[in-house]
Amino acid sequence: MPAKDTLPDFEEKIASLLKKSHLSVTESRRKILHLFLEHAGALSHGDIERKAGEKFDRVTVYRTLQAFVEKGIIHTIPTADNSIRYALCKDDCSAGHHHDHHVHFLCHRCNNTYCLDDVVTPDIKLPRGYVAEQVEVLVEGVCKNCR
Amino acid sequence: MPAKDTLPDFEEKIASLLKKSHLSVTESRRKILHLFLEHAGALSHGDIERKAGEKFDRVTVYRTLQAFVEKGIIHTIPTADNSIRYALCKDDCSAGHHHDHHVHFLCHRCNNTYCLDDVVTPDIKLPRGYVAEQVEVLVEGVCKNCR
DNA sequence: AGCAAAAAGCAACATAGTTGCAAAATCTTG
DNA sequence: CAAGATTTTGCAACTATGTTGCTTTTTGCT
Repeated sequence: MPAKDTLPDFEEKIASLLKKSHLSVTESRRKILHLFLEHAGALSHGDIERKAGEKFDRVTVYRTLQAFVEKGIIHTIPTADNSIRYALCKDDCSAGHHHDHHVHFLCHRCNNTYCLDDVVTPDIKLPRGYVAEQVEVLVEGVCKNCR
Repeated sequence: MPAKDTLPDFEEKIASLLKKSHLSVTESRRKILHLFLEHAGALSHGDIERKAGEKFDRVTVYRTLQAFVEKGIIHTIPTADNSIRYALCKDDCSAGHHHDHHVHFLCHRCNNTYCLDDVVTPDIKLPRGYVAEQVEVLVEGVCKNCR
């Protein structure tokens, strides 16, 4: 085992995730996936650039995130402050088809965004004529850890 | 009556809205409010800059929108594509306290965002420990006019 | 090890948003 | 309605955020 590695499983998980998605295993992809795995909450592009940016070009971070979204490894979470956040998808997300029918929670104290995987988005009764294809729910408040 | 004016009521409504909010009545504010009144859907900063931008400085548009949000004249709608949209508030929004407990609808065809004022956001049952303060619901699909 | 394909890095550019300050418009009050 | 105080605007300069094309490096494969 070469160097510091919080959990040895991470590296294996990362490699298999990338291979399953037909992406070659590169240092930046491993590093960025590692950040997602160890962070729990969602990350914005800026977060990632700050945490890993010393080592990678800005453009690489953009392209990596883009590739991950396309392959269904991460999904985007819209926020009110105009900064998209990204979070790991559950296993049942595949390329192009995201199944993130869960609610997102933004904590006003710690400013973290969490996927509440067990809380499914409710059905919304729309006025006549409107057809819903997808429902995004963002709940804001105070999270479990901040009370 | 000086010039073209789709609906004469607009100018009155605009003036009273601004006065009620303790904002002085200036040309850019009147113009931008006019855009909101005649458009029905929500507008992004870019939309406004394009529609009114010939006449006003970019900075003025930023500051005007910011003032309107602070005073409770308009509210922001988060979108998935990292471009905040703005829409007029109902009358019961006051400075600082937005009461936009309604659902927003983004149409994939015409790319317009509408406030569904009659569709209230549902209660979300959260896991133990989480406290909700606000719920944002964004429904994506096809709108009434695009079918 | 060697080759083709993919990804990273670099530079240059495009767009979006912010700040400080001087000039202009608006509001206020006599 | 004029004059001064106050807001607001426009300008310039700057920072941050994203994008594109191209060359070099890394990866995957045999």
